[in-house]
Amino acid sequence: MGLRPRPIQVSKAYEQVSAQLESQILEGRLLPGEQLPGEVELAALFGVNRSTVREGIRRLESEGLVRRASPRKLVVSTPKARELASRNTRALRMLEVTFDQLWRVAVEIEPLAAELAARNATDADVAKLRANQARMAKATEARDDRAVVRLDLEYHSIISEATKNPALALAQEPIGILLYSGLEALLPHLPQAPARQLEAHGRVIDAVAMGDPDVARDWTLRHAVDFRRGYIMAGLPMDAPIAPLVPAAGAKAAREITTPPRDA
Amino acid sequence: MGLRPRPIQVSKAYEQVSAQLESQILEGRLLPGEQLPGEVELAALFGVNRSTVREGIRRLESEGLVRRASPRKLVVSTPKARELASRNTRALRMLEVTFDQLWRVAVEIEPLAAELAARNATDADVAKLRANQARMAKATEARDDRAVVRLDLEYHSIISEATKNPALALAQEPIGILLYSGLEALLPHLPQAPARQLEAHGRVIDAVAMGDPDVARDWTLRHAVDFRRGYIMAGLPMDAPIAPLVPAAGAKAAREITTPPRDA
DNA sequence: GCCCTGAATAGTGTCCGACAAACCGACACT
DNA sequence: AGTGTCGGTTTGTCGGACACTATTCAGGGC
Repeated sequence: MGLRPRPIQVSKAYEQVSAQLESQILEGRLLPGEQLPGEVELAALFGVNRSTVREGIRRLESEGLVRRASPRKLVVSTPKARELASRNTRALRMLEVTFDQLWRVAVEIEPLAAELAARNATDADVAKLRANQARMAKATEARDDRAVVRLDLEYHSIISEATKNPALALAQEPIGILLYSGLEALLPHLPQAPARQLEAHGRVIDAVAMGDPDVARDWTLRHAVDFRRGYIMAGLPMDAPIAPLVPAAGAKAAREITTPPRDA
Repeated sequence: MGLRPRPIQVSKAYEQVSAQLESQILEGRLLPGEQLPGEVELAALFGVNRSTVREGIRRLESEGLVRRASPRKLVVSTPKARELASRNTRALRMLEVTFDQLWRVAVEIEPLAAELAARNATDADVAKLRANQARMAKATEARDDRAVVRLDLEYHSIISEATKNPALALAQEPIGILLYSGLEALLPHLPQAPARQLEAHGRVIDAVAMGDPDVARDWTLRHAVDFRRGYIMAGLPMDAPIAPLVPAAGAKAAREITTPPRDA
């Protein structure tokens, strides 16, 4: 029959608290930086118990809409890029995204990021890139794979920031992080990869420093294509989740919560 | 002196609760769908009070790592794309992203989305697109601007879903939502816009239906360029925040919390 | 007069105990 | 089988309590 029942939803008090505060923020009645009343006062204002207010606050905190400026100052805040990126990264991991899926997006968006970085980077950004490059050179020489991966992620993050484009950063960071984490699996198979990477980064950095969007874009594209080729050559699977939820087989089947509590 | 004190962080109990549960989930010891113990049991396991557990759970809920399958069943869950998108959209709004910033990303990523949709769309996706197109035609004829905007957003969302690429969807949706919300400001100035949009959508949909990635990409690119041109012609500002936090001037200066509480 | 220090204050983090409402499963009834 | 009833269980919310610490402020030292 044509009956299409919308699931009825009881709204808990703590949801209403966070929803109301959220809408006040979104409507600009509470501006970033502004301090909120204490928990007791909020509880009084909303006419609910302090515990309830606290539960509501937890949600807003976790969404980055409010944060503690100091242990006793709760202020409205704009979500921080870093935290957004890490949440999105986590989500993509859980969605079991594949190398191929990530790469297809990265191959379009990373060159764009490089281009915009070349247009908008500040001297400070360039300095950060050069510093990263120097450390990368050392890590490459020392064959320190862990460091190479870490510095590569940092490199992408600096580029991202240098674009001065939050929309791009938001789109790119999670993808970059996840994709180039796959580098770790790659390096043992391709000893020459870090050297190639070092050169590509160097070219992009120079282009960014000189404000040449085309070169920055071009070398980033090459780098991305090269990365994919390496991945294939190493015989790694393109269609398997990059970071499987169930860490292959053999892992200890301890599935319950084993946690020793606080004072461990 | 070279002393660089990292800010020491006291970890509150509720943070530890959510952090531990989160890591259990990320490590795959708790799999999506799996049910968590009740609050009292969790409290006992962690050795903390139930209130504390509840605060921890609120954070996980808000991050989409757990959800209530029914009012009494708390299950592990993978973050839902829709919720991620809306959170990211909100973040971009608060970061006061401009039309130009959004557009530069959209002009690269939307064509990619169309291409991937053409490669991967199912019959069901195509059917949804056609249904959307039909309603869009009606709304255009009726000059119902609100409906046009709503259906345009829906169109982009369907395309996004049709790519079968969560990484792309995550990157694209917030940008699309915010950018094409700007359509609302545009329409009054450009009466012919919906008709042009209708054609572009139609071409893309046909290409998706026929599995022609190049045509899909091409028409989406045109559509994006056209959109920007319209925005310029309408004299709208490219470098102003798309959705300002402070809604221009003149808005009521009621900045405190006015909220009548629960039983309003 | 200004800065430092210590007491007073206020606010958060955590716990305890309690209770109504609802949900869920089991059981009885038709 | 389907429906009604019932009771145990769990959540949502409340009130109160207490330790700890940021913050404030007043008073004393320079």
